[in-house]
Amino acid sequence: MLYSIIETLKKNQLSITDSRKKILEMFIRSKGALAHADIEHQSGTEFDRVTIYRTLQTFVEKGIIHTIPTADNSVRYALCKDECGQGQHHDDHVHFICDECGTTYCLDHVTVPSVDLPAGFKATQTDLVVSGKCMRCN
Amino acid sequence: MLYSIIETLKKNQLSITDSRKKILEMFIRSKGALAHADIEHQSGTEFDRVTIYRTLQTFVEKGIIHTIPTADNSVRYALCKDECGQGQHHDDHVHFICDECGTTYCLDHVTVPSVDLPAGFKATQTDLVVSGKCMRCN
DNA sequence: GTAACTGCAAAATATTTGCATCCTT
DNA sequence: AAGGATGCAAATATTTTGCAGTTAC
Repeated sequence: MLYSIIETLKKNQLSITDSRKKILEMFIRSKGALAHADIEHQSGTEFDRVTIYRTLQTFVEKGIIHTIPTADNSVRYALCKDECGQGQHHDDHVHFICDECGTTYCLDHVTVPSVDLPAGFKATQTDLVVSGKCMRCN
Repeated sequence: MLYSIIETLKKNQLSITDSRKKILEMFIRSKGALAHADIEHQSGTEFDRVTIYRTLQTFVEKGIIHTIPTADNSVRYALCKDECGQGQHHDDHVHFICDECGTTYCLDHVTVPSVDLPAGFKATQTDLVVSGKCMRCN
C-alpha cells in the first residue's frame, strides 16, 4: 500500500512529501470521492489549506485523480484509473451521489453507454452522474 | 415570447419583476446554458449580483431552470423541460460542453441510456455530461 | 396596504498568488 | 547545492445574509 503510493508519486515525477503521501493515501483508503473540506478535516491541522489546493491541482494535472461533475457543483475528486496519465483522462465511468448522505461512489463496474451525438460534435470525455439513494441509505 | 415568459412566472406564483423577466428571457433566447457571470455581463449593470443569485435560486426551486453538472465544476444553469415543477426535476437529457469555446449545449434529442446500478442503489436523476469539441469548433 | 422583491453594505466562504523558508533529491 | 514544495499572509473571487427602501398585486 505504502509502496504503491510512493510508486505512484515517483511514476509521475513528483517528489515524495508528507502531504502528497497522506492525501494520496486518503484517496486510496476512501471508497468514494473526496472534497477539499473532507481532506482538510480528516487531516486535522496537519496541512495548510493552500497545500491541499495545490496538491489536488497537481494530482489532477498528473492524472492521478480527477474531478467529478456534480449536480450541486461542489468540487469533488476521485482516484483515476491506471490508464490515466498527464493530460489524458479516461474516466468514463459512472458516479453515484447519494442525496441522503452525500457520499459519492465511483461505480467502476457500470459502463457508460455510448451516446449518439449530433453531427459535428466530437466527444473526448463522457461523465454519467447518477443521483439518488445509496445502498446504505435505502 | 413575452407572453410565455410572463405565463411561466405566473404559473409558478412569482411576481413579475424586471429582473425575472429579463433573466428568464436570456435563458429562452440562449441555446445553451448560462453561468452567473454570463448573466451579469449580458445584463450590464442592470441588476445587482445578489439579485441574480436570488433569481437563479428561485428559478431552480420552482423548477424553471436546473443546474448542470460540469467537469470543471463551474456553475451553469439551463431551462428545464415543461415537466419539471417545484422540487421535481426531470432533466434526464444530455449536456455537451465544448472544451474549446466553453459553450454548453442541452442535447434534448439525445436520450440518456438507462444504467444498471448495483443492488440497493436507487436513481432519482441521471445526468450525462459529454465534453469535447462542438459543431462550431470542429 | 401588504407582502414580496431589490439594492446596498457587509459578512462569510472559497480560491489564488507572492514570497520567504524548508525539504527532497 | 538547487529546485521544488510548503506555510503564512494577503489579495481575489464567490456566495450568503441583514436590512431599509421600492415595487407588484
